Amino acid sequence: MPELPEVETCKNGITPYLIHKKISSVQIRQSKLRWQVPDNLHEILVNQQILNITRRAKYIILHFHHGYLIIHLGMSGHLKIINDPSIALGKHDHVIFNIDSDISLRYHDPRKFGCILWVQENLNQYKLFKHLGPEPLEQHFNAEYLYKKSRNKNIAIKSLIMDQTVVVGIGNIYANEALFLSFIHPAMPSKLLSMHQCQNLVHYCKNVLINAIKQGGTTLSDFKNVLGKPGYFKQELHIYGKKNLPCIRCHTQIQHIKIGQRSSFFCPQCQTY
DNA sequence: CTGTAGACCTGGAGGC
DNA sequence: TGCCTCCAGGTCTACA
Repeated sequence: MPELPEVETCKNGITPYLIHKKISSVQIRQSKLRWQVPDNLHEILVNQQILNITRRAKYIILHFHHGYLIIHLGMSGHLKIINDPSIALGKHDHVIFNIDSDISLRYHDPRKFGCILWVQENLNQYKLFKHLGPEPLEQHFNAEYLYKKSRNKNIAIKSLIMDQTVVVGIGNIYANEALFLSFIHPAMPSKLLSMHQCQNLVHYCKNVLINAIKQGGTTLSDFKNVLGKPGYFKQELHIYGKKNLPCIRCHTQIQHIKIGQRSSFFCPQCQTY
């Protein structure tokens, strides 16, 4: 489920139930995620208060006075707030954070590509964070920046905007969508982008993410959705997954190719270079 | 440094 | 039903 909008929505969904609360216990049922979950997590977190909950790139960060709990959802992870302890644990509910007698947070991740890590150093210096690019919705991600970053780069523009050292949070679906809306071919060598195309692309990257966050936010305002599976937010997709369907703009058949081993969809009429 | 392929892991969909 | 193959929202690591 997780590109930036889903992670943001997830963070916003869990925050009201966790903020300022103390962890009463931690149960690790499966510690082999992308990296080993620290086996002393219970000792680290028991009786500790969650001071804040933030997001950086696709990481959710729980702030404690003595460090940070870093959660990444990988490809298939999600977080559930459970308000009824009698709800049976699922096969892939790997780590359980109990808040008090009736509220707990469950980390669920069938493919185990995510991670749960404990970090005590300055987050900006942390190995996984220090090379991250700017947040896409912040001012620092703008046309001039993208233009500069794309000079002398032969890699496909789609791969460039998915490169988390260039800009964070843009995953495969939204990269496809933003390029379609910008009339840019996903395989176009980055260095060929004009300033005008950079302006369009930055605009639509932000646009697509903002709209998705809005829709996710709507979904999550319903308590049931925080409890149940967040599912995939019904973003109106124009191009992703639409192989062989007509382009909504010109009715040309949408093509499907692999770029950097990732599924890429484009309209051969509208998106050129 | 740049760019690419492989690796991690499970489940669902579709073909036979 | 069952088995096989392919595919999936991410990103680190190894290698040319």
